[in-house]
Amino acid sequence: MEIPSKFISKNIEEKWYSYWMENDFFSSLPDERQAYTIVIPPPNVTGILHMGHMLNNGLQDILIRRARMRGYNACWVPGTDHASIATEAKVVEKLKLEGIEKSDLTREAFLGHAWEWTHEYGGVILDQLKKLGCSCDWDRTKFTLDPDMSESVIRTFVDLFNKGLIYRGYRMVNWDPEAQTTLSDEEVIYEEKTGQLYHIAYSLVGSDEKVIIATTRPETLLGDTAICIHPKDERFAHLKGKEVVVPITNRKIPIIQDEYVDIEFGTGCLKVTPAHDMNDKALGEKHNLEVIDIFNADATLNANGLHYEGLDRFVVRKKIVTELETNGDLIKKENYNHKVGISERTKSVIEPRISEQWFLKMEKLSEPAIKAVLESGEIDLVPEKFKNTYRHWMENIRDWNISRQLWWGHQIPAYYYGPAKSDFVVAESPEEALVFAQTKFGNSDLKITDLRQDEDVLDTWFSSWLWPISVFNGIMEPENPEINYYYPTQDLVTGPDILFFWVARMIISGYEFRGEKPFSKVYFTGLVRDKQGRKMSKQLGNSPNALGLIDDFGADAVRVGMMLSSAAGNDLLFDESLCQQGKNFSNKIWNAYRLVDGWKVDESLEISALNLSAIAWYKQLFSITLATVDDHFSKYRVSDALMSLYKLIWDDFCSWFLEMIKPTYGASIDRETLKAVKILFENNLKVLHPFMPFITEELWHIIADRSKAESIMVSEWPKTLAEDAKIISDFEITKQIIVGIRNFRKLKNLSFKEQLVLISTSETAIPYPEVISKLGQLEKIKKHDKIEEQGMGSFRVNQLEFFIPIDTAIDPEEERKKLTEELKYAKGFFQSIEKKLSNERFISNAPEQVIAMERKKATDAQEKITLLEKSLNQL
RNA sequence: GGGUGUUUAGCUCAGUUGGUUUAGAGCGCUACCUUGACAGGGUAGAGGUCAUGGGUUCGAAUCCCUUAACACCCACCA
Repeated sequence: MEIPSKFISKNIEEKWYSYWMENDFFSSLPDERQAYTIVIPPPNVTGILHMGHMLNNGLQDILIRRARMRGYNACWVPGTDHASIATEAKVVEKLKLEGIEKSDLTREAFLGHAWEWTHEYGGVILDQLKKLGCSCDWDRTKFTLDPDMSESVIRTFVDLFNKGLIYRGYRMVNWDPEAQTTLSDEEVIYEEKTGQLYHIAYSLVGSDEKVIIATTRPETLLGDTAICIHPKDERFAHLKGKEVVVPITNRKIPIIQDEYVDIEFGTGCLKVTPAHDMNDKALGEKHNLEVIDIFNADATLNANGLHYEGLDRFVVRKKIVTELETNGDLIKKENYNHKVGISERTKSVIEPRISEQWFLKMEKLSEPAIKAVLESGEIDLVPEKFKNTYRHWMENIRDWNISRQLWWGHQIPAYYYGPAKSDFVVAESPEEALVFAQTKFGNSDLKITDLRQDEDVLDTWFSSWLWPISVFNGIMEPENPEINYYYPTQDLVTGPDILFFWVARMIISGYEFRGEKPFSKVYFTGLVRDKQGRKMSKQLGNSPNALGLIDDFGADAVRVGMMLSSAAGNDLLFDESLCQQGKNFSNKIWNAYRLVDGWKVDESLEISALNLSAIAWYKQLFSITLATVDDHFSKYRVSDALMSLYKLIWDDFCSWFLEMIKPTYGASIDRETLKAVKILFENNLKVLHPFMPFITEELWHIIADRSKAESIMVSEWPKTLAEDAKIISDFEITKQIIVGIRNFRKLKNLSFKEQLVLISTSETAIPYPEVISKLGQLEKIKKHDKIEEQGMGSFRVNQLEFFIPIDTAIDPEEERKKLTEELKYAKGFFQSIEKKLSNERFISNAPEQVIAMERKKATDAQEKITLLEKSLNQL
């Protein structure tokens, strides 16, 4: 068969992927083997594949394929996330293009559009993962809005509510007065603006004294309910417990103390407006202050705005400043730069506004999750540095706001009866709610239509925090065989940006609902950045088209490219040249096979000593590398693992091993060598398979006639051998002979191959210990008497004499310079060790091994010095 | 502003609890070699007072403190 000289991956990717699917290699069911399970971080259902996904899922595929080959029952559960905010925004945008406003639609009609959109684009990303070669168990594909997944979410909500952990509370939201909607933090842009800082006087009750505060938003004084000072601020110590009068309103408000106040800033006195400032609200809760909301939904003032009622906030600001000036309460104005939140969409200034939300109490729930990561070590975070971040967040955890004012998602299972927000029941279904409501409200005539379900949906993370449990239906049927077999899962691979949103909460839910951790290790990948270190983003347009890369370089090459420079937790500066390197590697492997494939066997040939030693050497080296790779994997140093294999195959296998046993042109190879080479080649393919699934599968089937069931992905993982250091060191000497000859004499007339032939013509042959480390460096190659006139020289190794050309013999002056340099260096080194060894404190404090090592270094150095001196004298 | 990190060769990064490292890899670069697997090849080489200044130690890239630059998370401020 003719094999093309370039490896083209396109042709084989689809072929092998469908072959794997047909043969069900990805599927997993519980059996007697040990399970190795990963649940995918579910991508947004309408998302498309980007670099982050490739890095993330590429890693997971490497882990899962490796586990599969090593005999585990490997199960990788795929799926997608409904992503409330993102998806709803996309659907709203799409409808807008069609001239439809969300506000014109009923909830049902809108959800109809959303599902339509989901069915059209949902799962596109999963198909893209297949292009990358991901070996997920596709039969298990889940979507967070699937009926069974939703059931789990609702049951969880009801359960937590019944445990008294869910409550209704107030929260500041970003309110866009123009669109009249709440905005997520992501939709708010902060702009630096020059505003004015107004100093306003409040009169102290029962005194002529004035208390001066500074504010950028004087209109909010209408909603003031306290003045706050720092407890240690001596300037204001006498104000403690007194009251002030708010200008214009003439309301009396208390003076409270809190360390939150920055003594240095402004006047050191802070006015507290709990209804219109995030921090003030927190203060208000702490000190039980009244909340006075002064705005309407469109940011005009309401009845609390007194004579300003109905006017816009910015108009009021001006008028109020004038009024204060008139009254003499405005002490001074100064320019002040600060950041103002602007709505991304309408560009209007956002207004912090209080709204009623659902909350989950987190403090108790998070206790086992803190222990698992920080104390017992049940769960490892890789790299460890994220433990600090985790601790910081967990120990200051706030209650989780789980409601969202959206339609796309799991609707909150609270059912109201009557107008009062406090009259509700929580139930898993409307039917159940009816029964509860009939009891609670003592009215057996209630009908389902009398109940109104809460309009809000649950935070997306409130479904994904159950993911490792719910994909195995562990909430609804806690004792089913699947959950018992697959849970807890092993590794989780995700980005550090969702450590809190997702990872921490999964750990919490794992302990709460299963009494057990959800996974043993969390591997955090870095962010993918471009060459200039910028975050990949749509706005910058610097994100390469992921699928385009696969088309250009091949899936294997892209996987290798991504892995080559992605140490755990560190950001990855992505450059297409990395993919080119991956492609080159594919091609190198391909051409190595072409070489082996072209060899003809001569049955009469016996295996040579050189080949025997080369084979023994590569077996050893492979085994050692395999152990190194295992070690790297155990520490999740995936890029190091790949680099070890890259070097093993490129440098050791191709550049040394194959060159060494390669027959000269036209000659043939013995059968035994060829057989050994093929086995070694196959072992290379196996260990590479997790990284490069397609090319390895292709060659696996070309190298030998194999049936459909004999995929490399289910082949037996190579074993390590007992270590034999001598084989390696002997061979290193052989290599040194070759390198020595080449460096020492520039062998113009001998090719690499011919040099090898030269050496291998000897029967006893390689390796030749002792001699050699010195050969390359120190011993001169002597001109041979008899053939000097032919320009040849020779050197002896053991009993053998090698002849080589000497036409480019080394210039003695050059050599003298070089040796002198080396001698100087060696002497310096020797002195430094001597100094160390004569240091008493070193001798008494350093471990024995270290001292022994240093002694050995000293004797080695001494020996070297002697040799160098001798050589110099001989010159 | 608070927190957490980062700073090592031209570039991207290792350096595993201070001691076989007078600092390593890959890519790039330079020189030479290669025209029967691969020019996307081979061999060799050059390149770093380990950000800064101090300290601890027999010994520091590694531990402590100072300063500077950058990154991320949190709060975004009267």
